[in-house]
Amino acid sequence: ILDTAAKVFSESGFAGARMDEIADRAGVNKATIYYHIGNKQTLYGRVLHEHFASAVDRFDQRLAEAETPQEQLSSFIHQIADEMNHNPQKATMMLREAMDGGKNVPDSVGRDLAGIITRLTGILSEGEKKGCFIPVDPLTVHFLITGALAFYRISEPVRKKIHQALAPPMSEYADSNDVFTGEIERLILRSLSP
Amino acid sequence: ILDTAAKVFSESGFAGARMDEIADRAGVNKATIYYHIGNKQTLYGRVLHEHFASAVDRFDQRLAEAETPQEQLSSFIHQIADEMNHNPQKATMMLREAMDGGKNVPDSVGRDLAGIITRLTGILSEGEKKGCFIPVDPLTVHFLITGALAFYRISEPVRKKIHQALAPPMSEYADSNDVFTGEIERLILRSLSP
Amino acid sequence: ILDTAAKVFSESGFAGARMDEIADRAGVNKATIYYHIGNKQTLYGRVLHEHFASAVDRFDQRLAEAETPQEQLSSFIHQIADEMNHNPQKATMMLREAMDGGKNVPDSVGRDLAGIITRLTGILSEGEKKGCFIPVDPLTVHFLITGALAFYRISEPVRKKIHQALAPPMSEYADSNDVFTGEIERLILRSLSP
Amino acid sequence: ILDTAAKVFSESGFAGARMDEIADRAGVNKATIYYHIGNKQTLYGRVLHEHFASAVDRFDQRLAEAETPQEQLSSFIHQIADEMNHNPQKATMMLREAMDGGKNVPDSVGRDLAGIITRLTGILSEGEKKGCFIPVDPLTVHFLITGALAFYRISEPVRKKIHQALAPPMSEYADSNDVFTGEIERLILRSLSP
DNA sequence: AATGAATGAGGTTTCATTCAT
DNA sequence: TATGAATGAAACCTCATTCAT
Repeated sequence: ILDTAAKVFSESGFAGARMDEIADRAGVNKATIYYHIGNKQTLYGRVLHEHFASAVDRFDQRLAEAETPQEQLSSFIHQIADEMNHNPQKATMMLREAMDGGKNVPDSVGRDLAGIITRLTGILSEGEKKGCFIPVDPLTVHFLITGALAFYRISEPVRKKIHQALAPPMSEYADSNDVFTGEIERLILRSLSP
Repeated sequence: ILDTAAKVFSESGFAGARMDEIADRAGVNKATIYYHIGNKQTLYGRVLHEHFASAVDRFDQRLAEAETPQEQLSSFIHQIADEMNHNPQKATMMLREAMDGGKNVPDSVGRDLAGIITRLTGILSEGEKKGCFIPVDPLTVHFLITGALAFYRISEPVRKKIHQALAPPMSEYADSNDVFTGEIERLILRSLSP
Repeated sequence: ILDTAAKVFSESGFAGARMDEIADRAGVNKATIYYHIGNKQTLYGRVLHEHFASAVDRFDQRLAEAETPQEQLSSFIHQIADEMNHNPQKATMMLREAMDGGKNVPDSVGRDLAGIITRLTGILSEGEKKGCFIPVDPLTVHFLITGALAFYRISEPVRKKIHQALAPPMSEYADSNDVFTGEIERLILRSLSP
Repeated sequence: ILDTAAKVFSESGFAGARMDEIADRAGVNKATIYYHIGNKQTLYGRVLHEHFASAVDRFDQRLAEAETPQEQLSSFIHQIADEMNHNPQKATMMLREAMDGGKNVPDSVGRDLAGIITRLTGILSEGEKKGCFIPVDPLTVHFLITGALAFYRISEPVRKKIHQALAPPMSEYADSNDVFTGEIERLILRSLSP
């Protein structure tokens, strides 16, 4: 029931989304949403929370399976990628929120994000200690990874337009999320190796 | 006169921007905008065009000054970063457009983008031929660079929030666009070196 | 609820009518009209339909009471006149629609009109067969009757102006819809009698 | 230069006509119209005057050629028909004005109309004196003639729609202004003959 | 005399929200 | 709990008119 709202918000942004459309596509009366949720702003907050809260839990589970810092970083990258591929709206909403300066981000979501970055910091500092990685700013790395993945994810339609405008030999390159994630992983690891 | 529109659009997105505000902040009567431009959609298209058309010109000039593929790639990265730092709205509008699937992107802007990617392709293939770079998909590299830079640019307010939520030692890392650009440059070059 | 719209439209025409006025005079909020109807164009269509659909029903009832073709034709004329006298907006709307080329006439209304003309055709052809009427084009007769009645109906204010501009002896003629309808009936019947 | 205004006004009515369209179609700048004419209301008055003033002059010329009251009445009918066929906007504007209650009709135009009716009154009273016509109210006859002709003229598009909705045998009747005028003439003369 | 540009008032339409049931 | 209907505020857009040149 919040799923529809998530879809509409990610498609049209906060201002562009219409309560009418959310109600229609959800098969519910508009007044019902107001009865249960409150108002548009609150609905948006709920949707954001729903999306980010669960992600952190899944994180630690998979991170525990990796051993070396390299494996852990790989796991980190793939998890973020999976999260976005599994639920494409996530990328959109993240970027939108970032653009709006996080105006609508509830504190809980802020804490979740901080938690994720703390994990990454742990991985990088341990890798540095073990001599696997060169010293870097974790925030930089995080935004490099997240930004690239999210942007790649949402830019699919535009990329297709570009491909069509390019000469033929260009278009034979593989173009899928998996391949891109692999590339990012490879490039990040190479860039961090001493 | 289009500058104001660019600001408002990048601040609030297409749906969120109000013609009244654009008119007020531009010190013009609303009807004047309609007299000269036509409607909101067209105004948006104009703003986009204005921003992207001029960028390509500046590109080739600076690219000619670089000699080795590594230098050229560095120049490429710094130019994109400069473009975004010089005019912060550019990052926002790029991301917004990407999210909307390029619905409002005029063909001209599409051609501009294709032109930029063609440049990058040239740099990478020459670098590969000379043995400076490993083989990569140019589109991947382009979205890696652009996505990371744009996302970093727009996420400044959110990053501040995160920094405040992190433990003290974290926050001593430098946090400026220049440093980030340098990092991106370093990482990208390292990742591509054989 | 559509009555108010009918009044305003017939007073001011489609372009001249303001949704604000319709809402105010109907004692409803403007948005309520949009909620129920959709937009101005649709509202206009609805009003037209409402007016013409009911007329055809009343037609056949009274037509059945007449026996000779002359009586039937009289009945026909008086019914059209009654329709217009009973609801003065009908004349206005008919003429307006005719002037606009029937752009906004829904198909249903077109069928209603065709039905009425079919009735007239039946009357005339039977009268011709029985030797009561000379042969004529039914459409011609229809537009003669309808045009004269409608035009007379709507031209009341102008006629008053003219009367005042005429010499006294002129103005003693009776000037009422009933008298005019009787005249039209007399003239039409005389003109068709062999 | 006023011709364009006449066309636009007759197409869209007073409220529906836009000064922009008049200026564009006339190939003149909008401000030029205001410089020469004044405002929309005045422009409308000018157009009406232009149309009706000249008509009266032509009237008396042709009326002098007819001798018997029947011939004179025929001439009268044909002149009104010619006027409308020659300049189709005339019918539209007449009807529109009638509908608006002559709000915008300048006094001069009112006098012209009165003049025309005086002529008709003369014809009818002389015919009555000579035993050619039965006694009738001239205003009634005038509105019968004018209304029928004008309505027939403007209803052409609607008639076509009706024809298509009717059964085939219906559609073989002649449908032209000349034929209709002839019919009106015949019917009116028959209706007035003792 | 003529015009591109500007504008205030007002038009239609949309939309988040509330109300009555 | 759920909903059709209602609404005020504001959004986009238009248009007769004026201004500066």
